[in-house]
Amino acid sequence: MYAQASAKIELSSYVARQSPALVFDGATAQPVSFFPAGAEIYAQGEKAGVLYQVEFGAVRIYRLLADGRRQISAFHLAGETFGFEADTTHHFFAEAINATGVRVFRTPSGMDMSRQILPLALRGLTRAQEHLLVLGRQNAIERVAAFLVEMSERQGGLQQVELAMSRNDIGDYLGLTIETVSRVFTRLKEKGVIRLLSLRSIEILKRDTLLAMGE
Amino acid sequence: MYAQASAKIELSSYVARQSPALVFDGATAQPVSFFPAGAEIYAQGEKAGVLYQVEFGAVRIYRLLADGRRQISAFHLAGETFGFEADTTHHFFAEAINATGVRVFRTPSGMDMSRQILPLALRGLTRAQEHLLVLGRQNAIERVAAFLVEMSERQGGLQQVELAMSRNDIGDYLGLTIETVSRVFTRLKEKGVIRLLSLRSIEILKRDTLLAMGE
DNA sequence: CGATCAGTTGACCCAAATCAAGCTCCGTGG
DNA sequence: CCACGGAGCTTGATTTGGGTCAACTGATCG
Repeated sequence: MYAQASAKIELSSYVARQSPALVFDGATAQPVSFFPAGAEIYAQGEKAGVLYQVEFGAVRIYRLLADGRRQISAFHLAGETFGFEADTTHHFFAEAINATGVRVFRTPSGMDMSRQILPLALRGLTRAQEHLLVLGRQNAIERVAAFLVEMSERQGGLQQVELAMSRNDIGDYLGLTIETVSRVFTRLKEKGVIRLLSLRSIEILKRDTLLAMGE
Repeated sequence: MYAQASAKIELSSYVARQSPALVFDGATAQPVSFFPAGAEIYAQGEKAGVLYQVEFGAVRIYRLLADGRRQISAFHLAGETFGFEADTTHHFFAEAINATGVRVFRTPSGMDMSRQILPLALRGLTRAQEHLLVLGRQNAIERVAAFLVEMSERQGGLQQVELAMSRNDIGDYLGLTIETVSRVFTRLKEKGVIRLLSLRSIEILKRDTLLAMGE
């Protein structure tokens, strides 16, 4: 696990949205660690314990099958906390998507952090369960629509949405191939539902249509 | 929400496995409520608050799309606790699959149950995230294999597995149609991986094969 | 014993995967 | 400043796994 600052870190678009004052009572905060794009933050099977809070950038949480198929179970954006587990082992991988700053919290052994962690765990649980509906019962357009709505809402409901992740990541989050994701984006553009300002920057033109698609 | 004892309750196969001594400290336990097959325990949008512990029977947690598509996000068997939410509202439906007994725990307002609930929430989160991999990246055989392994392990790893739920429920849990579930069961029978003792009772003949399939 | 509901099986179809080119956007170095 | 190279993305042709539709079978229960 390495945490080196990459030569050049693009901050402009990754500034922590609401510099989150959430500092865990009793937990000792380490200085921010930097991870360059693609760097592993922790791996499945590693010992768990510390908590991570995204300062800027974005993180993907995922699992792999033996043959390399990947499922991203969650993205964590600026302000969000991750790294807690049911036992002392990590069950997933965590990687920086872009140049990412992460604040590490060590919880003194014997200290009970339940009160602080429970709401995070519950929100994660609800999100995961809602995502199950998307993966289990929605088609490609519905999945992408749900994804764009989710990203928009997590960025304050603005019509301009910044995607920190590649089409590949989106595919592995939505259970689709990169080609299908690309085709759906094209379809949504043709329908005038969205507009691409750049590859990773999307403007939502017809929010209602998108919402209706994501059901 | 009704909780009437059905005329005749089949207990024999639904006796609580390990009569779970888990009684929440400080929470006041109500007597066991009975729900006949198909009865609603709570609905999406209802006010949340109390916790439920399955005494016998089984419960399905699910969500619906506008057109009726259903995704079951979890099954809860004897001994398991459910009903906690991120806020004061239920985001899912909970229904008794069969005649089911549920112990209700009211938590006195002002009382902090974080310590007791967190491990439950974390295990639920891990399970949900693992299920995301199944729904996002596995094919029909792999899904059914993973399901049978999961059910077996949750019943103590015995080779004989009792399925509390219908093929329809299994389909809505695995993101498959009832026909596909049925066809996969047939294929697994033909391959000699499982044997049906009855429709809802399955014997695992080749555990290793099943494990390898579920990856 | 029918009646009914759950499950199985078969024929056909379609949405998304796969396979295969291209294209676009950048970063790098001449 | 432009040529080059490569990764990321798009588009098209084809295939296929699982969905849909439909008929049948088998269990369960008045």
